[in-house]
Amino acid sequence: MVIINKKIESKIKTRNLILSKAKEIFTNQGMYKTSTRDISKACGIANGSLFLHFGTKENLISTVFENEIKRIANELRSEFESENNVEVLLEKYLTLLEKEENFFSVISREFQFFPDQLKRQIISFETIIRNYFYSVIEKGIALGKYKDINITSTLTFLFATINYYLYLKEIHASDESSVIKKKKNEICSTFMSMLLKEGGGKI
Amino acid sequence: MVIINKKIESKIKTRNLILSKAKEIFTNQGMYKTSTRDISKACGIANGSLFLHFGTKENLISTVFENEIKRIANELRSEFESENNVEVLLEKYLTLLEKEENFFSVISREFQFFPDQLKRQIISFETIIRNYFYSVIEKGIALGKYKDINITSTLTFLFATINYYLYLKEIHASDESSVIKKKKNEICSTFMSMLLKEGGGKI
Amino acid sequence: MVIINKKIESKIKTRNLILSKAKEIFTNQGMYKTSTRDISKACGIANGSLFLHFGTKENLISTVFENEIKRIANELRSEFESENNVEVLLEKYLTLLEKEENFFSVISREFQFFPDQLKRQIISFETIIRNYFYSVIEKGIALGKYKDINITSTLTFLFATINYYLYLKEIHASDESSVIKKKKNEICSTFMSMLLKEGGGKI
Amino acid sequence: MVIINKKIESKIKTRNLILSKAKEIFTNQGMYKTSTRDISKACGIANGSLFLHFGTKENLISTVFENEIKRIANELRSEFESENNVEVLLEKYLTLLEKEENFFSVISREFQFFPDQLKRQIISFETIIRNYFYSVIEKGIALGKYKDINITSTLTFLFATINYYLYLKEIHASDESSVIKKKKNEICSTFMSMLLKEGGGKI
DNA sequence: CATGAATGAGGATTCATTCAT
DNA sequence: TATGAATGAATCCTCATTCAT
Repeated sequence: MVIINKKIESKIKTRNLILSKAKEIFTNQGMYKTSTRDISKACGIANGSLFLHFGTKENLISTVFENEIKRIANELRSEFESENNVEVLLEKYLTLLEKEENFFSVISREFQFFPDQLKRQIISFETIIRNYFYSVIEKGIALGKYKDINITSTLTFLFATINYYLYLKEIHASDESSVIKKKKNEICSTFMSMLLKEGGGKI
Repeated sequence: MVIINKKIESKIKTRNLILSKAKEIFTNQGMYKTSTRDISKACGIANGSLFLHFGTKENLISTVFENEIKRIANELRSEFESENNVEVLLEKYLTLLEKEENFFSVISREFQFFPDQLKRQIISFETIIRNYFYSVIEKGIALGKYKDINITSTLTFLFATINYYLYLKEIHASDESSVIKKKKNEICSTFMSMLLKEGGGKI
Repeated sequence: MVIINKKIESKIKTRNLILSKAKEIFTNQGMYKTSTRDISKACGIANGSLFLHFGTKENLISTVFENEIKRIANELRSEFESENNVEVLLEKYLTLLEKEENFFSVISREFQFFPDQLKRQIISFETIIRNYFYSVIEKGIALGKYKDINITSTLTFLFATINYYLYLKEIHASDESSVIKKKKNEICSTFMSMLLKEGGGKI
Repeated sequence: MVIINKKIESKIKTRNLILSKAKEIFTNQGMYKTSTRDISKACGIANGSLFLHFGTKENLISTVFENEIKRIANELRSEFESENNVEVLLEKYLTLLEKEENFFSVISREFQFFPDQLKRQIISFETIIRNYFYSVIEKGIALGKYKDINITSTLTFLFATINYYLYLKEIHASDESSVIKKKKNEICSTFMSMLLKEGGGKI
């Protein structure tokens, strides 16, 4: 049993090493430019070991990104669930993105090349976030706090804009600083102006 | 001299043939999946000729997309210059995108892989369009027609959303139909609601 | 000592499990397409255990096939020894092949890839069978029952033909049925016509 | 035109070089153990060039073997067509096989791994040869020269035996000499004894 | 004795680019 | 100028075998 535990431990260790290095490299240069050898070298393991753990490059990609997304989804659940203020919610979301900006930037740029299941996972993740916003806004409208807008369309504008900046991170934040940090205020204020009744925002 | 002219003529002819076929193929399947051989075959010329005219694949890509963008920029100038109504302008722009949807969809998806100069060109193109919108909106605000919004931010939301749909064309218009056609009304009405004063749109 | 016996017992058990599963898989898909992992998985044991018992894949192959061949050789000894009628002997032999057709078909197809010792073993097996035929035919000739043929050459023709059909099993019995069953009569009658004096067979 | 000719010439030259070296290597060690790199190295060309000419390894194999088979089929046509004596025909056939023994030996051993089309080609080749024998034997039977045997079955015995020796060449002619040469007489005389009426052969 | 994670050489194939003709 | 044959680095993946536990 001790032996088995050591083996399992070792396997998990390597697996996690691969996942972590792969995430690091994918986050830095995207999955498209990354070869399996790049990853195995970075891990200091044989190239074949990678396939022992993940079967195909595609599967490694899926696992790396799905893991990260799940982790982040868990992280935000508790924080988002109880939030009833749209502006705070948005700020929280942007703070999260800022923290994992390179990761989300890669997702944004390489989405099209991902395996289908991963695509669905990512869309599903975004849908969950959108739903938090949806219900808070819905309540706000019911309370007469916000204009009677088409929530879905408005959220599309919001999420599209966030993606836009993530996709173009290199251009909008050519230094290595955070594009989200830079654009946070703009995104927030523009979005809020879509919600708030006139006279509410500016006097 | 006649002979030289013939040679030059022939050279230009071949060059144009390559550009036209390359545009066609890039538009259909993107530049990333297209090999130089695909293009030379479609042109009925030798693979080497392609490099005689354009040096590298990258340069061919740049030339193809720059040409197209210039062409479209010219096309829209006359039509956009005189336009003073934002809604009509937006409709005209979306109609243009619809007409060249596959082309713009490819740009949207493969932007990150483009050579830097081409990136700049594309951004510059978008800037020109934005400027048309900017001045018309500016006038509208001055006339009290529109809210006193941050024009740049509002336009970013608009262009981001358009890009969002172009990038995800396959998902949002899984059949081969136009995604812009499908989302036109939504984009227009949401954007106009950002501009128009309350009570203007709905009573 | 009881413990030691248990260990030995367990070892033999595992060894036999491997042999039995390996035979099954080799018989179905040949040894060439079978990886050691296929076998260890089928056994529910660790991949390394296989090498503990057999050292190399090649040695496993040898052992599996040698065992089978010995088993079959034993099986037929009693039945063949007492047989004095060539036709009955041939029918018995073909019935045996039919029963183990997939196994012999694999031998026929993959003979060239076998380790040398196994090759010798297989040849030796065939030689034993040939010897049964040889002595029966020899007696038949002595009794004037058969033509005074070159027995060895005649037997080569017989065994070559049987191999021919086993090798081409898929072509001559494209369904999953037995090729030997299908060709039994042809083989028998042609072979007997090589032995029997004219007028003996047909009148 | 001169240029084009040189190019075509050069291409054909390389193509033929590949075909010839590939045939040589395949003939010596079989196609299964031969990597594409073995061939390109032997040719002194880049590995990629091989795929320029033949697309896939499988296609190279097919081309090599089909070419050889066609060549041999042509070679024998004139010689076989006019032949009315079975014994001479068989001797001619065996002489041909002897000349190309390694090649036919590889076919015999690796038949099962060949692409389907090549399999059909090989079968078709053998069928052509069988047909020459068939008609000559048929005539011989009609003339009362040969016994009234089942020609097809008899020929199967013959061709099976030839294959048997080719497949087992290494065993039956362990030195590098020709197995066909060694077994020619045996094959001939046994086969003829299947055809000839009693009293015809031995007195 | 058994385990199973790790190894790493090896294989087929692609494609932008070069250069002799 | 045009050709197109040739290049060769790069890529993903397989599998018999080893060895620390």
